[in-house]
Order: sequence, then C-alpha cells, then structure tokens
Amino acid sequence: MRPRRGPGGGGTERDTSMTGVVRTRIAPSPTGDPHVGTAYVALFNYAWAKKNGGQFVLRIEDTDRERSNAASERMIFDSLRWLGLEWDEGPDVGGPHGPYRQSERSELYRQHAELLVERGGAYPCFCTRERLDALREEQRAAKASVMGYDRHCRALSPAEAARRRAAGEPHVIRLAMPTEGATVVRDLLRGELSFDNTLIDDQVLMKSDGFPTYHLANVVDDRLMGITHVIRAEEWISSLPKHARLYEAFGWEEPVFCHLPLLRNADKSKISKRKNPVSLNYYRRAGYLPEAMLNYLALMGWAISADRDEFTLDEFIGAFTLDSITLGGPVFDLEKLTWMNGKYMRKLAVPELLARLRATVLSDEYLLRVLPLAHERVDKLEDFVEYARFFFVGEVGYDAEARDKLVAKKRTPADTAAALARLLEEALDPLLEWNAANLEQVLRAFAEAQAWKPGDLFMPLRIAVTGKAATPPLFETMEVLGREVCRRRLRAAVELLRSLPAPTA
RNA sequence: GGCCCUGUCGUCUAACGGUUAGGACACCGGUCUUUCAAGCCGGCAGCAGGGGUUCGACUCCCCUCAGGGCCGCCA
Repeated sequence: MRPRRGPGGGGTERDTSMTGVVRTRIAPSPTGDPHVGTAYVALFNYAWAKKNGGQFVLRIEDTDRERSNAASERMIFDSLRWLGLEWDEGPDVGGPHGPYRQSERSELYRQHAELLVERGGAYPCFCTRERLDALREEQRAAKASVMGYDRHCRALSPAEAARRRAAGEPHVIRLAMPTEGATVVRDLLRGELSFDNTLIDDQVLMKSDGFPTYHLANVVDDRLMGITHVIRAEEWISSLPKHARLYEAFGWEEPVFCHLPLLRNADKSKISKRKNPVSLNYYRRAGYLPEAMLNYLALMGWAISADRDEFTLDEFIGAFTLDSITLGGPVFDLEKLTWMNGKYMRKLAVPELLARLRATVLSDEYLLRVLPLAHERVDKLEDFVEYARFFFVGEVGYDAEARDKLVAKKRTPADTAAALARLLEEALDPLLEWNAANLEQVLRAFAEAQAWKPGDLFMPLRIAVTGKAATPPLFETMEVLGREVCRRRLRAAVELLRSLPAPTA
C-alpha cells in the first residue's frame, strides 16, 4: 500500500519507508539551558543512526513562542557539538528536508490541520481559557477520574464552526479522538501498549496564536523528514495514542517508537535541577570530558558486556542495539560519572591534558574576562592566583570573616537561606541572558520586592558565589563565573546556612 | 484520583529455564609508596512479596506491593 500524499501535493513529502534508510532525530525545545536528558536521548538516536549508516537530524521545536529563545538554541548547538554528537541535518547545516526550525514551518502545520478538519479528524474549538480553567478546576474539585477537555465544541456543526471561524472568532483546532474502543501502539521495548480511547481527551493541535502544539508538529515533521525511528523519553508514552491517531488520520504509516527510560534523581523522581546539575553547561564548565560524559550516559540503560563499562563512542555504536536497552529508570550518579571522568583524565598524555585545560578553565578567552576584574586589585603577579582563586575552582570554602558575613545583617541564618533560595529560583533561574546588567536589574528588583536593603542581600550573595567578603564588583563577577557556577555555589551556601544553629537571643 | 510504564546489591548493570546470581561506583580492609592520589588484591551487599506453569525459575503467567511518568492553547 502506498502512503497517501500530504496536502497541497507539494514536493515536500518524502517516502523513505521503502529505502531501508534509518533516520533518527533529536528534537529539543530551546527553552533554558541545554539539558543532560537531551544529550542522553541524542546519544542513543545518534548511535542508532550511525550504526545503520543512516542520518541523525537535529530539529528545533520552538513552537512555544513565550519560552523559546535564540540563546538557548545556540547553547543546544554548542553542547551537542561539544559532546561530538554532530547532526547530518539541522537548522544551521541545512539539509533536504528543511527548514529544521518549527517556527519556520507554520504553513505546513496549518495545511495539515486544515486537511484533518476537512476529513473530520479534527475540529475548531472556541472555548475560552476561562471556561477551560473552570472546567479543570471543577474536575479537580470533584476528584473526577477522567480529566481533560469535555469535547464541548465537537458538537458544533461543521457549517456553524466554519461560520464562526470566518467571522474571526479566536479558536484552536483539536484532534477528534475516537470515543470508543482502544488504541494499540507498539513500543519497540515494551511491546503493545493499549489505551482506552474514552480516557483520552481531544488534544489541541493548533493554538490560537496559529502555532502548532508539539503533538501535531512532531508527527508532521517526523513524517515529512522521513524519520524512521522515534527514540524519545518515556514521559511521552501517555501521549502516544494521540500521535498514533494522528498517523492514522493522515493515512501515514507509523515510525518505530522506542521510549527510553527517564534519567532519575537519587530519590527516583525525574531528574531535575533542584536535585542535580542538569545543564550541560555545568558539566562543561566543571571540566568533565565529553568522551567520559558520553560513556557514562551510554551506561544508563545499556551495557556493552557483563564485565566492562569503559568504551569509546565508536565501540558503543558498534555494539549498540535498540532492543538491548534496560527499562528501569536509571539514577544519574554524579559520583560514578566523576570516577569515570577521572579514568579518562588519567589516560590523557600530559600535552593533551594541557590542551584540554587551555581549551577550558585556562583558555585565553576566559582569562581575558577574569583579568580585568583582578587587574587593579593585585600588586604582584604572584598574588593573582590567590586573589582570583574562586574563578577557577568548583566549590568554594569560606574563611572566618566570610562565614560570619554569610548571614545577612540583622537576619537569622534561616532567613538568609530562604532569601538566597528564593533569589535563585525566582530571580536567577528565569533570567534569560546572564550578564551583569541583567543581573543587577533582577537582583535589585528582588531585594526591593523582598523589602531587603540591597546591601544586606548582596553581601551574603557575594560570599556565597565567591567565598570571600572582598571581591570585584558582584554583578561583573557573577557574569564571568556564569550561571552554572553561581547556581551551584548558591545551593551550597543555602545548605550551609540551613545547617547553622538559630541565634540564641 | 484515573490511565500508563517499571521493579536483580545503596547506585549503574550482567543473566535471556539449569551459574557458588557476574562486573562497576560507593564503602571497608590490605598492598605499593617520602605524602596524597592512582594502581593492584580482597571484603561487605541483591533476585520486592505471594501464587501458579515447569523435572527445574531472577528469567514465563497472574495478583499484591512499591517507585515513576502523564493528565496544559509546555515540550
């Protein structure tokens, strides 16, 4: 059976099902820092493509206009390249199935959504946000077993719906799920997964801003880009039936689905920045070697043999098979990663070690940023290393004076800890561009909002991020230290403050 | 709460009906060494529980329990 043509009859659709070529993709959303989970999934996709002589595609899923940003996209490119997971097709390298940025493919999604509406596989929904919020609230309050959209607008006649659309009424397009029976989808690792259709709500496909949701964009793009194996994280399993329904509604053959286990915190919850460093920038700054990182990640759910855990990327590709992945959610163990990194470090010849240092912590680029801040504050060259120590180490300790001033003036350790924790979460984490001007702005605003004198807040902050009471200007210093280092040290400071006894008087 | 996924040492994993259940991290000893690491040697530690199937179950089936994910006009 031949797959049906897509809408418009344009030449964009390619059928690779008969060619036997393996095509995989990593499809990160450019919101925030490049995530270790992205690297994990990318590695397995990369390996599978390479093993089969196929292509590995990078697609940017930036359909969330609120949160997507260019800085984040750049960091994704940098991080994946740092790891050596080069893509064959992507936004920056091009390729025959572009564009590879979803925000540049709007017309494609619109066409496909329209096609579905014509066929009755999707329908316009005019429900307001208020109504949906109220509905959700109601369901929550009633402890309803089935949550989700109540299909209110599905009852509208096509003519009525078309009239209201023509009148310019704001709306979304929703997928019309079957209202009975079950959807069965095959996962390569888990076999047949069955979902009761009555329990699946009518997912939004096109948002009212004209952008698609993940569900539509992902299915359309995987199809048009000829992706043969959708290897992604387990968290997507629950939306699998919606995706399967989309393939069916379009008349397309499904790709192979393979859901990888989720990386976990020590308490087994989905890995998160509150409990683990999750930014690839962190690992790069801390001086983990990319080859060690890849090796360690490959160990999450896979083993090359019973008594070996060190191997190269090429060896991984050679021995890897998708069906040999283990399903238990692996705890991401920094300690073992660090051990493995040590192994790789020791294997390096000294000139190579020097090269690595010169490329990272001791790069001219970095030194050129640190030097201006230390310049006028040292009198002899030999004082430099001592003075600028905190620019080069991981964790910092506090001397007596610093420890003393880590607790804000006229505040308790607990209050200071709470303030720094909030500061991190509410001011620093959401900050898009990490630079001195922005830092000053959000930090001053935060102090004001918390009714703290700026100075009272900035000293504990200074000590937390540098370990010292006397440093170069705080905001410039934080800019150079970078988000990762500041976040890590702030967390350590908060922990220390929490362990400090409350003042007796 | 509903649906779905998962379940071997504390952690990452090997085993694919027959093994004293193997390796690695961590931890604890020993060894080497001017010190500290690294290295080497050794030790501690596990099949979630209960039913089946089978001559025989970590391996297959069922139930229970436990953990996790999802339930957004986020991905």
